[in-house]
Amino acid sequence: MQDVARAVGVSPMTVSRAFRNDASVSDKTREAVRQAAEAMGYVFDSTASTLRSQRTGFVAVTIPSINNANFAETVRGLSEALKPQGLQILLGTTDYDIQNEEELIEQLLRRRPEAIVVTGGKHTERARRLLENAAIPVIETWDLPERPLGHVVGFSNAAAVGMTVDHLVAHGATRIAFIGGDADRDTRGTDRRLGFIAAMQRHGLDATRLIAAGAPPISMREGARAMARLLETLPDTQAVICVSDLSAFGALSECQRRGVAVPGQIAIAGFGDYEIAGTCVPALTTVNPFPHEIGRKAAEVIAAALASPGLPPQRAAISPGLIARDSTG
Amino acid sequence: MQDVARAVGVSPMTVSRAFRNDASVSDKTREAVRQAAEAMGYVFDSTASTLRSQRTGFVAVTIPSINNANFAETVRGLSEALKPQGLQILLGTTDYDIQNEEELIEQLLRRRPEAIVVTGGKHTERARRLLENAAIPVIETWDLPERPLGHVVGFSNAAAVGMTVDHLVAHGATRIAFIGGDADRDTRGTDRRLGFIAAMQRHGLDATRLIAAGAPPISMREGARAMARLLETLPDTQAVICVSDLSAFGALSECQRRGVAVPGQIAIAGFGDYEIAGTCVPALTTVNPFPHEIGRKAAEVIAAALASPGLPPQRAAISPGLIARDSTG
DNA sequence: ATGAAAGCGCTAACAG
DNA sequence: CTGTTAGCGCTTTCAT
Repeated sequence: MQDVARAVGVSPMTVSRAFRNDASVSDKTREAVRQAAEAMGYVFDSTASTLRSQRTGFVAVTIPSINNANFAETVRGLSEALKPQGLQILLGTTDYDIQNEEELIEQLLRRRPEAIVVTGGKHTERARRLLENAAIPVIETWDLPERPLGHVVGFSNAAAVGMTVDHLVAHGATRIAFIGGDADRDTRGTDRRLGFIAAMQRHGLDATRLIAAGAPPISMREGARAMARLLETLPDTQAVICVSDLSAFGALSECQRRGVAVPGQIAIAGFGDYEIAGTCVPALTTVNPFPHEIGRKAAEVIAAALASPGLPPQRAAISPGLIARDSTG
Repeated sequence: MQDVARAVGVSPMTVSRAFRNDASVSDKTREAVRQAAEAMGYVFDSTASTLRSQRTGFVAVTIPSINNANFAETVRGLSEALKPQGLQILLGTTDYDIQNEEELIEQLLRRRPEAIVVTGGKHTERARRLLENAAIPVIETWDLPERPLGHVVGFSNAAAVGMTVDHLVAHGATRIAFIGGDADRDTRGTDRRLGFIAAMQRHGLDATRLIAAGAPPISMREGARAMARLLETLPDTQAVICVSDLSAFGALSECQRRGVAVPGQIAIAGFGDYEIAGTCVPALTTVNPFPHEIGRKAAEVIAAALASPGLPPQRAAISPGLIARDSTG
């Protein structure tokens, strides 16, 4: 920066201001600085800026997996809405494991993000402590935790599956199964399974047709295997709700391979409104949790919290939408 | 750090060393430091560490979209292999636009990454200049550029589609179409289309059955629409190669909706070996470009380049594998 | 195995 | 609109 300043014939301070688009620099000077920098191959060093100004421009984000269209949409929504605020995302993945999440959160906090967005409302005690001590806005997403750490932008996974149960019951189904992850490892999946059980009991129906599909991510392969198990062990099942559209599509494919008619012989519903649900034949009934909206709203909360540090914990509840399609008749 | 040092009764220097697992600190002191830090809620500040040591621990990565299983796999491969080296990924998305890429690269370089991995071999002139001046290892992936910027870990998109053409021709098809993105915006798609044309001409076949599906990302919806156009305009087509498995699945679904038998009436092949290709019925013939392997190898190149700064440009050519499945008979 | 002094490249704060 | 001074919180370097 010294070199650029010398080349233009101003002080380093002016160069600094020119790069930050500070209003109090004449357009002519700014342009001269930019050109000199470009010619010299100088690239602004934000590591130094960060230390002195105590502003990193980072928002830390943790998601279970980068390879998931729903979480990717949330990140996209966040990213789009944070960009105009001059904030960049520092992304980390937990591999669906709150122990990994704890380690990740510690790593991310070392980078001094200005806010942190985490997926889910279940964390280790140490992770909770780290987040509480961080003195930055914390936003939990994709869940409505009972004991929130700070702000929340999410929805009730249980209620969302309840809507699907209601839909199937309204279409005359009584023997309904649920395909999801193992109870102990799939946190959002567990909430959905509990929602399934609660809704079934509300209708006075048997809620014991539960197929565990393993550790998350529960994908197409797991869905297909689980459907095979379901067809073999409980062949009189009339409808099945899968923990996600990916497993639902796997289940659908398994039916097609076996010549089981969907929805004639068995109805299938998913979760997430992935693109595949609207494309496949028959199209899958699903629930749209508005992942992009979650990201956008989380960014809004961040903006508000950074603007007024005393902001009380915000709680934005998204209402997922049931999308009834051919797979449930 | 001063406060922690005071609490433990050592100098800040010792605390610093304790946090970096420096060998020259006694285990007892290290443990005492850790406990004091934990109790005080102190979290190491890597922004200051970064400035003084000139090591950020970042590897910058640009991908077209976060919502794409192939690129996500490359990032996962990178991430896994960089973690043991103490390197973290700083991820940015270009939205399939080299103008956005230029801006993104500039933003990323300001953070002083220790290496940068970009997707594709086509960049703006200014982006090329920025990368050349950055004086860090540059790795281009998912392509084998003619004029590489530095290291390359990729494959020939053209040759990969050539394999698919050969496969279809071997199965007796002569009237073969290609569904891909617009020529001017879909760079990897363009390479694949050119590979299609070259391979068709090599076989002495007509290479003009080209359906443009719009700007990337070319997803299921676009594939379905393109298939509709193909069936209407060139109904005697025997086989179609799609720029990705997602568009191929969209095309397959469109056929199922119209009662067109696949592969009986028309064979369909995709690209990318996405999970859906192996799950759907009929399963899709595709090409596996080993995206995880690309990431892993890129991380290896980074390790080598950081270890020996004079390392000549490496060029790792991945050989994509054709996976023949039911969709092409 | 531990400590003291100096400084990484910017920018806050203040001055003009 | 521009400049001066001091210092962000660590780590390099050298010393013991």
